[in-house]
Amino acid sequence: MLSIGEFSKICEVSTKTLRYYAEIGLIQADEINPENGYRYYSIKQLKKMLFITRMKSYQFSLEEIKAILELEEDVAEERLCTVLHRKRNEIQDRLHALEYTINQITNDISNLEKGIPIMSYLDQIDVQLVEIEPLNLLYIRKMMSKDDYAAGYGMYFSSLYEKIATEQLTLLGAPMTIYHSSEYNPSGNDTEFAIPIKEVVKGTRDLAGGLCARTVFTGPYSELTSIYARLREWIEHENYELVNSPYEIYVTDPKQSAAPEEMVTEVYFPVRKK
Amino acid sequence: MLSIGEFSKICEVSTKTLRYYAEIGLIQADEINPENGYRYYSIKQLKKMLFITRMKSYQFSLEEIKAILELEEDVAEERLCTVLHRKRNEIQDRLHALEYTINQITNDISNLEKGIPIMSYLDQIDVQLVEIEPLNLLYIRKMMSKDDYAAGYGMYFSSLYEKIATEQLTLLGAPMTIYHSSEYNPSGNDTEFAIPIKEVVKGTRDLAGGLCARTVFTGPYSELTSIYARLREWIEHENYELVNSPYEIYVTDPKQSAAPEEMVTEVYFPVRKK
DNA sequence: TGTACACCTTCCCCTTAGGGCAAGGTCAAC
DNA sequence: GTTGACCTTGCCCTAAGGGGAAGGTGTACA
Repeated sequence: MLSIGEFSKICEVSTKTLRYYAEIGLIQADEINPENGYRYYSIKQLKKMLFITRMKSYQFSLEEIKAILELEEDVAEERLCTVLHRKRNEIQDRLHALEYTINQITNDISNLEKGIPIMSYLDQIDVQLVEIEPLNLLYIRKMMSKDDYAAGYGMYFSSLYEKIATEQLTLLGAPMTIYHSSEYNPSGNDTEFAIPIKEVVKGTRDLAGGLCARTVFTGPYSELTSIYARLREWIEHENYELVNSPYEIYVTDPKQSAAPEEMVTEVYFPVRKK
Repeated sequence: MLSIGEFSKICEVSTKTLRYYAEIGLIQADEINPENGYRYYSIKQLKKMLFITRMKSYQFSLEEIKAILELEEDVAEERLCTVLHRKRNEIQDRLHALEYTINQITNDISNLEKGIPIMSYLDQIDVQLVEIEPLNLLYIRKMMSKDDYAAGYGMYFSSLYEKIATEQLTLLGAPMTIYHSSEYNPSGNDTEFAIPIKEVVKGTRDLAGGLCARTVFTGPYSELTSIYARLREWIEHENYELVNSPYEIYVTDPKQSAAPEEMVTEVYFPVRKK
């Protein structure tokens, strides 16, 4: 039997951590002296402890690890395989996100070295007032959380295109997204995916035309936040007010996935003079 | 002037976050109604807020962002450039670490699919009892925290090799590390970097020979923890006890950086029968 | 003018994975 | 017997807010 200190040396884990793991029921000392509360670990627990640290290095939370450890023998291996696959995909996604961040930083650095202040692009965003014709839209409306967007865009537009194809409808324009949630809410936003078509059928609706403040933006979707901010700023400053939900038109087909820096998106805010 | 709700929509940041940022002094409302405490933001604060979210997406902590924002105008751009460079390197490191993790997971998955249990490699680690000759070591002894290791190994061995070269000493073996801290301590461990040479000069010492439990391991350094655990387990089980600090010999030159899976390391635990 | 409802305020507790420290009990070696 | 290393529990702290309560306020509509 090993004292907590000895066991902690062997595992290269602090005694604090061992006590914490006992507290949350991840791994218990093999034996506890009932008189003084001293914990004693057996060398057989080493393998379990090493497994825990390995899973931790794979970015599993302690709760997830606990769930894995509590599985019945016969399903454990299969389940482990599943969660490892899933975790690998998760890490892969994080990796791509980090790569993208690095590109953005590099871009900012090169701007700074050219003497261009980092946020100056905001002043360069051009806003126009345009008169829009009414449209007939085939649509799907959903609550979307921030995390759903990447997957959602593909899915919902696909199903709209499928309907257009199977029902032989006439496409009239690029796909668009309409944001109905007036307040930003990280847990979910009322979002409409739509494609303008000619025929009035079940699942279509009118989009009113009229005056809009518009910006045409070339760049990755992740920078659209600034465009929205700039448009709202412009509206405020020019003394207009929003009269309907803003929307985006994806001029560059997101399916044909050009480089993100070349994506063209139009952002519309239906407005009227105050 | 915009209410906190309006401003939060424009920035796509929750009101909770805005209040928190005010609390930590990152960005204050432009005006506060003294009667009811209502916050009012001006549209001019938008740029600052967008800058904050951009820095946050670059993984700066709010404290770091605050420090950047508090800089004097004339040094701000230069300083920003510096911290962006540093942050880019940090992210780069994290990226490499994640890539490595993905490789490890992939490896575990392929083992599992072959029906090899994930921790079974532990049982395969072979321990031998060997008799070691005393050595004469040129050494540097330092407290090393976990994070220092990567950088430290290169630095200290380099300076040892430099000394051997400039003083024309005779190399007798591969570089080694001796771990004097008996307890694992995440904040720092008493570590000795050493190279066996022939001459007894200033900066050398004896390493006692004698009985050792030894394991020869082929694979990345990150898996050495298991080797240490296995050795301690073996010692316990075979009824030996540790009589001196354990050490590692890097048989494959870490400088020649072979693939991590091919690195050969010998781990020694000086022991005697209990 | 009343009222309903959206919006605002502060306050308190909760999250992860432990670290730091204090007060007090225990073990083993000398 | 003493000393110093080791063990115990208990409390507070972290970063960046989220959730919700209790209570005050603003405004649109009947």
